[in-house]
Amino acid sequence: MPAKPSGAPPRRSRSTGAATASGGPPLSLERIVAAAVELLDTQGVDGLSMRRLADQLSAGAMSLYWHVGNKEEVFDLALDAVLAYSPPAVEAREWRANVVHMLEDWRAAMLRHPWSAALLPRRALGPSMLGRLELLSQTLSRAGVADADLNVAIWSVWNYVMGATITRGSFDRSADDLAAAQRRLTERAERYPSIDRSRLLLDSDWDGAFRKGLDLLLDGLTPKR
Amino acid sequence: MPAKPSGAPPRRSRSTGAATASGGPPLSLERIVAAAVELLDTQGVDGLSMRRLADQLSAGAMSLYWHVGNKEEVFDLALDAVLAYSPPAVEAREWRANVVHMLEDWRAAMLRHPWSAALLPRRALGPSMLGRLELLSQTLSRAGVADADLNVAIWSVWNYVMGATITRGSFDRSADDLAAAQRRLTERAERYPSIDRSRLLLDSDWDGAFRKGLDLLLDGLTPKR
DNA sequence: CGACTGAATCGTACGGTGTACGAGAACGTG
DNA sequence: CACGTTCTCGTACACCGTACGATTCAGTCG
Repeated sequence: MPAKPSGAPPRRSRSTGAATASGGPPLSLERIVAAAVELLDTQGVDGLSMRRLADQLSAGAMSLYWHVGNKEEVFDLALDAVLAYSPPAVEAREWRANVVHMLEDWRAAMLRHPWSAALLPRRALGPSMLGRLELLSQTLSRAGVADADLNVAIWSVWNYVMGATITRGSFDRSADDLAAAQRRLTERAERYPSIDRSRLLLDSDWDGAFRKGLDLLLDGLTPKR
Repeated sequence: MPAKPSGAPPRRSRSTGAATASGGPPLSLERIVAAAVELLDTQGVDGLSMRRLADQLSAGAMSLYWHVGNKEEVFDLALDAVLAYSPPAVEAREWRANVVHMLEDWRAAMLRHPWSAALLPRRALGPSMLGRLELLSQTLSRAGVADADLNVAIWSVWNYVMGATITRGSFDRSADDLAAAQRRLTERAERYPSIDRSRLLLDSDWDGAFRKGLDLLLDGLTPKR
């Protein structure tokens, strides 16, 4: 009987460079994940089905299950691939620049792949996210945050970025949706006068607000010198 | 031909008190939403299907579609029902108490219904959320935040609460999951030494961290007196 | 060379899903 | 009674994730 690699997939036990009968390159975890990300980017979360994914790879649907345990794992892998982080070659001297760089890179990645923001809350932390957390933890610690305050600091910053990106991502839907939301809002302007007046949903400087709030948090969380 | 109320459902045009043939009470938007919330609470997001929802109401699956356009609308309605907010009868004299009350109520509601935190990022803002935003906007404005800074302030606070609750919600999965995460982490302790040492995933005081970060933001965003 | 083996592919089938369609029941009003 | 409106729901269709087992392929050994 065939043995399925559930816990740790084999990942090309040998470089069997031979093409499959149908002429395409052989299946591999990497190709599957890449195709999944592409499908998610173009079709959204609901657009990813195992059959479509297999089609995109010119493979049978069930072939995927040799490399992957189930669909959830595809999501996990795609999420992790998209959220991978490699710090810049030369680290900045100021700890703050490193933190901000990582957080803005994270935010940018999620905005580049809008499905990721909606998916992240439902999935466990993958290696990419743990790596970012580790970096954040180390940097803040080296910046002088006491151990007792470290967890609070990490989560405060983390939560802020998470919330900012998710909120932001939920607002750059299609222009139609935005226009519809705006129409609904001014229709009920008597019920929501303040947010209608401030054009909260339309004119907000998302990036500026993000930076300002982040600065505020970092100022408050790290020891003053 | 039957006219479907897509935009504005009729909501009991008349109180047709008659019971259906099967003996149960008649269907209504309210009953559907209540049943949906109950199903979501007990079975989770994937546990809600139109057929199951109809079963719970002793109705045929397709009967739901008279009251509701599609399944997404069910999600929207359930979300909005769960996130409704009515401010306390007597408002506090301090603006800050009002803001904190609303935000903590929001957070509590999402933690009471964990599916809501995972759902919110994918759905548009419903009336309940707009109401909360309006309240926040008015209160901050009355607290002295200049119009130019208002949107930044609103979103900063908003994002923070959103992120904190979503993150928190994604971590109170089953004890098994948490233990597994911890095991995976200490297995790779050499790769994540800092977050392993601080027991970041286990010992964090979520509520304390939430309050502290929120205070920091409110301090920074509102004019000092 | 043939026999064997394990890795990898994939066709079929099953139980589930959301919902389009249209037949009918229940009801208020003439 | 008939008629229109409101509401219920059975059937059907396309699609989904995936269990199962047959099949193909690459490589090794005798």
